[in-house]
Amino acid sequence: MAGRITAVSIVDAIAADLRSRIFSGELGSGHTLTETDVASSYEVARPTAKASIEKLVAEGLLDRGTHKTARVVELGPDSVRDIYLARAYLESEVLRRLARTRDVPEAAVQANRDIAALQTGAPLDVIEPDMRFHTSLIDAVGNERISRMYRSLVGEVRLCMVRIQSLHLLDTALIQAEHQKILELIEAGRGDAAAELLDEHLGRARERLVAAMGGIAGPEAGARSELLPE
Amino acid sequence: MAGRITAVSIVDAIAADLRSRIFSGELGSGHTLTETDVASSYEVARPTAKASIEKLVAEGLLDRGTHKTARVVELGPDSVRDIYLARAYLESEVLRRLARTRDVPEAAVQANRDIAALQTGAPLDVIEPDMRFHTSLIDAVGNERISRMYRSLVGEVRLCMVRIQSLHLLDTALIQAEHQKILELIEAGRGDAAAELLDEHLGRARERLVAAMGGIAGPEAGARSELLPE
DNA sequence: CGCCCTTCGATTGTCTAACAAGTACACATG
DNA sequence: CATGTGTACTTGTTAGACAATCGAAGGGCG
Repeated sequence: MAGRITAVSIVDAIAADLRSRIFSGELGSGHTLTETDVASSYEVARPTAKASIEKLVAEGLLDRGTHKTARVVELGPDSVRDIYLARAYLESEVLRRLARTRDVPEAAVQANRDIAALQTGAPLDVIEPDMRFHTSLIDAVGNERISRMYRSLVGEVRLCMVRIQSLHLLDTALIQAEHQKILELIEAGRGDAAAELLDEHLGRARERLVAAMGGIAGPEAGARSELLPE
Repeated sequence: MAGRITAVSIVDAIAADLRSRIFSGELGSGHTLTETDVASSYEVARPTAKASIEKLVAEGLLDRGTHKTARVVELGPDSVRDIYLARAYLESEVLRRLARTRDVPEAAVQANRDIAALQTGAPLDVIEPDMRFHTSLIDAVGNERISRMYRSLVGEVRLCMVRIQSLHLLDTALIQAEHQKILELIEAGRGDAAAELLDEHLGRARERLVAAMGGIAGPEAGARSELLPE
């Protein structure tokens, strides 16, 4: 298998590019995306741009009402709590299940090694391997629905992350150590303990996000900063 | 609030109609839906029909690859296990949470009353209040993400149901009694017991579905019956 | 006679152009 | 100041068209 080729449609390609631009922070919360703008900037027809936008709306990354311009969703503290609670629901059950068969997924081990390796560099770099750690745990149970649901949450989590410029809030070493401990608990068959530690792990991250969002910027900060360049 | 007015777009209206036709069994598993067919039968333009189809694909009710006609998804025993496991993950955590505050949602009580009331009539009639019972429990925690995820599962559950013509497999009285017991356990604050009973409740339903699907018809039965009218 | 290749119909992906309908904001009016 | 009007911008929907692709039918060849 020599690097599986994938012919993505134009709609998918544009959606993917917009998504990565949202995750990179280039398109911040509240940023508006009109169909014509997207169409002209990618040099495609408006229906194509429209379809891309609707794809991201379905993913929960964009928000829009009928006859209104789409905009990058603005997540408030309440949304963060919802998202992290949903994560905890899914992931703690997954940990219990993995512990029952003492199945430590290799991909998760590798992801955590990657986190340990990058202790220098930009703080944003920890996001990708961190997400990969958690998703590989989820994927390990081989339940397509659960993986799909978790992935939609991951998208929103990343949206939270870019809202917080000051990502030095995240203690890379602590994250890595807790991941390691979770893996060890799975291997020891102690599912309940693993789930409990995960709850702490996610709970701490959530509270830091909420505190940072509440203290530094309200949910409408993105829209406000959008007014300046005009 | 006098009956909130909602102006649905044509795309949404068609998607809703197709969805109900799928749930009613009129469009069985494997049934093909070409864009032109949908467009002409609803007398709309093809792009409109296309958008409706893509909406249902995103919901997981239809399945299609690039350049291939959409068809109603065919769920095998493995999918049923995945779906019911995912349901159990979400719902058991929700029960624990509701029990913590001893919060018995009125909507769930009403739904179970409705089940008790219809002990006569067609076996399909139990599906709607049964689903309503479970979704009102989920909605009671007020977490938009979890509600959204559960709703996508409910769609697939209903898809399972219509595959099983012989719904007399379902014992209405038993369902109603177990629901009642779950509500009582929530009120008593015994979350773990409620979650355990729910696991049994869902597990039994799942095993009956799997047995019925495996014994009566394989995953490709829908496609086979599709050949006959030709 | 069976298999491979070509061809063709059907279907989807995408585009252009256009009109209808709705929203938002500025403006004028009372 | 509140209200209504109007205009510009944006989206919803349609029509028709062409290219690309898939699936199957048919013909040529071993």
